[in-house]
Amino acid sequence: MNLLFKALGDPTRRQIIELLRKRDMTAGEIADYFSISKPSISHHLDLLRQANVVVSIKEGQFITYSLNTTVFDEMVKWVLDQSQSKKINKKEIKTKK
Amino acid sequence: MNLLFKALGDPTRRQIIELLRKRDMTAGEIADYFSISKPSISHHLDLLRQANVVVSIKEGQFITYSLNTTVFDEMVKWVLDQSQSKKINKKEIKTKK
DNA sequence: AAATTATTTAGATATTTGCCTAAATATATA
DNA sequence: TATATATTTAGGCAAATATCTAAATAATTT
Repeated sequence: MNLLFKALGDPTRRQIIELLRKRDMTAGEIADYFSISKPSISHHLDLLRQANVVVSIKEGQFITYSLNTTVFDEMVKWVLDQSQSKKINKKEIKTKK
Repeated sequence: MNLLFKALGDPTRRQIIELLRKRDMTAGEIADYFSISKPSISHHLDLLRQANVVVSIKEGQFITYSLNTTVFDEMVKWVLDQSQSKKINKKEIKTKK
């Protein structure tokens, strides 16, 4: 869960996710959408892969990246879990006496 | 959304959230659960507050922190959104020719 | 009012992160 | 096989982050 939050905590990486929502892309295609260097994008893709947000498949000299939506399902579970227990255990907020 | 992901991208801050799921706590109570200094915890609480994950209320010389669950609802929306569009636009993964 | 308690603010330091260029690897093409 | 193309790996630097101790602020107690 830590790698996942770290991965999503960067605007460039979230933009990459937005791109991959539309269609699978090669590393080079993705890099063309940004003004930062290809090695930097490669590094971002690596972090997304480590966090299991994307999957890569080598096709000849290209490497195609695609979203792994499974990881989002798990995240929804985690987030919902955080917001629910509160309703049961919420302690009254005292007004200043 | 960036502050929120950044806030959740630290293990200590996620542990603080876990504590506040059980009950509201003062800064000092929270700090007692960790081996890091009170000023560091204070800083983590500040980041959680900036990300709107927690709310603080001053009660005399104490400051009580509690979870703001609203922000999680928004996050669930964001995450669900990411995982859904894919189903519509998913491009077939080519097998290596 | 002086001392104690709870918390934050300030300033310093170490680690992590994001970026770059240059070099390495791997595949495709002439 | 030499060259071009696609991508990653390596190494370095600057900015951001997490931590610490000391000092400041604010409320409570003696």
